[in-house]
Amino acid sequence: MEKKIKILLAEDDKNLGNILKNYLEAKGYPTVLSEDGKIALENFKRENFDFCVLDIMMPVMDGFTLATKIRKLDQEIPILFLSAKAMQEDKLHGFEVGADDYLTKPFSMEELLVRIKAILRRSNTPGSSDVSLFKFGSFSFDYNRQLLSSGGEPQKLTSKEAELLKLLCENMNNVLDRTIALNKIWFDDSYFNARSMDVYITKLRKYLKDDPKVELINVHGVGFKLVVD
Amino acid sequence: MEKKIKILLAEDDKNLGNILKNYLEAKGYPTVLSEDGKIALENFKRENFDFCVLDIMMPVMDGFTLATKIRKLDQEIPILFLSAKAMQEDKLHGFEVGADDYLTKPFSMEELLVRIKAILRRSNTPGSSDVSLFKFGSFSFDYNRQLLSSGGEPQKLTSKEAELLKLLCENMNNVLDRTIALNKIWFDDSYFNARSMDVYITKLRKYLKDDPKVELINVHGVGFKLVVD
DNA sequence: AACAAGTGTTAAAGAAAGTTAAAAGCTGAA
DNA sequence: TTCAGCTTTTAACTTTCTTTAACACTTGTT
Repeated sequence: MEKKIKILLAEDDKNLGNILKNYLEAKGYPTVLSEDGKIALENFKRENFDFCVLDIMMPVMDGFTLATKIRKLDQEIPILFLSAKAMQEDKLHGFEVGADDYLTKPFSMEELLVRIKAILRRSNTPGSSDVSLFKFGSFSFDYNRQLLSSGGEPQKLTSKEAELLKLLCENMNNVLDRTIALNKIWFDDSYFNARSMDVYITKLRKYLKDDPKVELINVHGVGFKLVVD
Repeated sequence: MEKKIKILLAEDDKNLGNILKNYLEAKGYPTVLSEDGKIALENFKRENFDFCVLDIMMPVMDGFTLATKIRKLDQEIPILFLSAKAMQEDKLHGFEVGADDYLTKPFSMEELLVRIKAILRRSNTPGSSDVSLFKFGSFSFDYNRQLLSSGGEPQKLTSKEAELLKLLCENMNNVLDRTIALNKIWFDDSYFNARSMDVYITKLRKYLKDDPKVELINVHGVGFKLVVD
């Protein structure tokens, strides 16, 4: 059972864009074509993608800027740059902003496809793929069922509580960035959502207070960290 | 605390091979150079590598064959091909045998490095939580939990206090450069941040004053040193 | 000694986070 | 539709953390 991979394609050349879109869809990857960086970013925020193919030179917002903004919202999603320029500095810059690959035009569609596949193979493999049962300290957290148990009667969690706890678990012993959590769960990091998140942190702390080995600590100005020893 | 990445480099051109080996080692990646595919395979079996950089045209055993054999022994290890041929079929073949990337000569060493890093970033991801417990004098400092204990009731530290104390501990009995600390913790060594840091030094001194064997001394114009005897 | 630059220390102001409760929003059953 | 019961957001107040400011003291230099 494989998950359907959805591709965000940002390419201002309509002709090339449509050829690529058709090719990728024929190969089984639903693709959304965006004609400039700004539209691409809006699409990215609205829908759930699994892969980004970004042209660099685009009107309104260039590919580098776009990639930087996407990386802020999602550190994991693979990014592949397409570029007319083979220039060294551009390539290096591309990797600097978090790219997984950089392909120079002209390229063959087959090559684009195998490179996408090579990256996907690596990003899917680790056990990180939708693990829904987390164990830490004396707790066992079932994300799918939204249940948190620690010996006694399992605690039923609300959706938001479960989402937040899942993100914290995925970043166990590491800081979960505030804005990242807000964008993933609330889709927007505004002041009020941030306050809402704080309320949920308090709720989670109440659930977790039974085990002193587990602690949900704040990193001022950055985010929260679920610590277990 | 990062794991050391060891690279297997297969390249029959001694000149290029040594240049690459030296470059990669200068960048912190111990590299074993093998002059043909057969030797490379033997090296792979004998030692533990984390990354393969393979030339394609080599005597005795070509890079594709080598990669196939390596893949049989290890499905996870990243493989990057180097090739003089930009031929399409070769590239596709490379990815078919399980490559993560395919670089055509001539290439810049910087590009090789960033491509290696991009692949490693994706394969490493699982919980890189650095568990750090420092002990000095009568103190025990748990960075993750932001706790400093010395027998009695543990002192809860704030994020900035913990960051700074961690840097000082990592440079125990050595000078921690002011600007280094500022850049790592405040991301900018301006006058005001420097004053802020001084305030934190005072705070840390208060926490540390219980044990006379521990001292946080200033090195005028340079930085601070956490001294323990 | 005189001066400038660097550091020590304390207090305050400002920003971020903790907490609780009420308001608003949502969902399913009557 | 309306209502009850739940989730989520908003609001208000409290506490904590970080930065800024002020002033005193040190160090090194001329």
